[in-house]
Amino acid sequence: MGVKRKTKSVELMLETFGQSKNALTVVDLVKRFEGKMNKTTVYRVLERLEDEGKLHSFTGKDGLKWVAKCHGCISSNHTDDHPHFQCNDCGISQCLSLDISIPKVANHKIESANFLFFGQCEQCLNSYSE
Amino acid sequence: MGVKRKTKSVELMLETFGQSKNALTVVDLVKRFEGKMNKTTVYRVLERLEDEGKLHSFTGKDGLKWVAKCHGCISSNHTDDHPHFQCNDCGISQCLSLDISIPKVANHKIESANFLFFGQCEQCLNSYSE
DNA sequence: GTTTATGCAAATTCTTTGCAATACT
DNA sequence: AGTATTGCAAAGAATTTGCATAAAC
Repeated sequence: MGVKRKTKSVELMLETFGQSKNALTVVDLVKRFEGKMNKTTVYRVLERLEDEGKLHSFTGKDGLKWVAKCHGCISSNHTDDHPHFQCNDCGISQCLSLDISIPKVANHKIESANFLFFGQCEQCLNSYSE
Repeated sequence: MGVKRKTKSVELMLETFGQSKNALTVVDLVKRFEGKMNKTTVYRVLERLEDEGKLHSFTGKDGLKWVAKCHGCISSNHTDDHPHFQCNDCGISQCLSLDISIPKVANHKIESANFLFFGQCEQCLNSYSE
């Protein structure tokens, strides 16, 4: 492969995430771009942007692939170690800026981790008191 | 639904896990039972045994469904909160008997969690020194 | 003009469903 | 005998692949 090119698909994908910490499923992105970008292209653009360290992904409990913009991520390899949160009510996922120490486990060498939290997001919590 | 029955499929499935803490993918179980139990039955037996609290499952980073025997699990709903480990070398997954405290996150209500650790298991670590 | 990126269709993989046949009690 | 359980085939959902066409440089 040679030099990466600036394309409409790539720019559109990045614009979609903006400065948000919220994650989106690949499936949702495919729907969102219907007519503008082919399904296959969505997958390929995401792969590229992950390689470039601009987006990162994680697997939800549902087995779906979620993607979010990299803000504090040092590298695309670092993404496992910052926790993600998924709202049980509205389903949105987001990155948590939270440091979790990796524990020592006897007879195991732990190199990386994947933390996923479930509960209610700010918006859903607030909606109860209305 | 009425009373659960004791069947060969159910017993075979439980025997397969024995007293091991290791987890198996559903895909692997389907292969393992080829000729003895239909793919559909594997899925249904697993669902039943999870409902009964005898097995529990979690989603791996690969998006695959992993299943393990419940030892310390209080209930099938409790399973999210005990961590799992996956070996980067041999690929085996297992349950970790480890308590991880759930952190407080501002403006979020966290109800449950999913912890997945990656690294090298005992067996693979030992094989290096041979 | 050359090479990277995209679109489309088809293939793959994991999982679920419907329904008739089987087996447990 | 009655109903839970199973097998089989087919449908579904998410993702990948191959190849011809289009777009960036």
